[in-house]
Amino acid sequence: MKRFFIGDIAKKFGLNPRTIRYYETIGLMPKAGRTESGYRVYGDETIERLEFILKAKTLGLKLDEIKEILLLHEKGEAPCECTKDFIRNKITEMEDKITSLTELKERLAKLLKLKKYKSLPKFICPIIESEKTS
Amino acid sequence: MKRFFIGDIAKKFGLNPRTIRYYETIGLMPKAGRTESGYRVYGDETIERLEFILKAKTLGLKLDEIKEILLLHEKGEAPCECTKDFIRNKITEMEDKITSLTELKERLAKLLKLKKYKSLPKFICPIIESEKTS
DNA sequence: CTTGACCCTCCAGATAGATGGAAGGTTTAT
DNA sequence: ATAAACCTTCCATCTATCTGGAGGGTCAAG
Repeated sequence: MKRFFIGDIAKKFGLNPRTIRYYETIGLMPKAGRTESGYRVYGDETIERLEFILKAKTLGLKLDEIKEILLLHEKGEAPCECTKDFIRNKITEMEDKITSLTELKERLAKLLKLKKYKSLPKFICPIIESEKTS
Repeated sequence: MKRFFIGDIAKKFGLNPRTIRYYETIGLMPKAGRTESGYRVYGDETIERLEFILKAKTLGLKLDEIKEILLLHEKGEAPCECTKDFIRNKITEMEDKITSLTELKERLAKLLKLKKYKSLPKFICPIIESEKTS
């Protein structure tokens, strides 16, 4: 199994190496293994974990939430019971966001389909304004 | 038209009055009118604006982006041409998020439908891990 | 065996988005 | 007319999520 230095990983994910170190200091990433000279080395499991983190982040989870999930997972407990409420909340949040995003997206898409240079006064705001505040 | 003090507005939207003042200082909210004694007073148009801001925020827009849209709107220009790229980007972002959120939500919902107390080892992480990183 | 591109730690600063305390004036309800 | 509950400004602090510099060690290619 190939082992990578922090710069390789950073490049792979388009991150600043400092960000990965930061994730380690806040306990989001585990303490990386080291070479004799002290360089951090990463293997596939760590890369997967980072992948997971980044995905979760794009879905709007905070680093703390991601950490919590990963922690439960690590402890070998079935996370189901411990995180059911968390999951339920997240589902609700996601449903709300999906609804709003879908509506807004469709309206924006419609807006873009209109012929250019026609005057479209006061159009953006009414669009978003018509969404529910949640 | 009834006029409100900052606390009324804050209560109405579940905000800290300081947040509303903060929005004023960063130019997101216009300078509020004042009573003789210096109290900020708000009318319906400001309330609508705040509603807009909060909706846009829940849709993941940053305060700067919201400000930009509102600024264009204010200048009386049809925002269409000036913000088309912005809109297109936002649409793409929204589509990506909708996809990820929908997938994740459905899997989470499925998970919750399973009978309780059955062991569901290592379930959360594979779920999110299976999403695309975007 | 030197040069450039890495890596390390420590500490500080950056950015967005608020929130808090202090000192003091205003409104309102009793 | 007084107490509770507002409001004001100024300045500082907070959280989350990084990012940067200094000072110094390591690695790999020519």
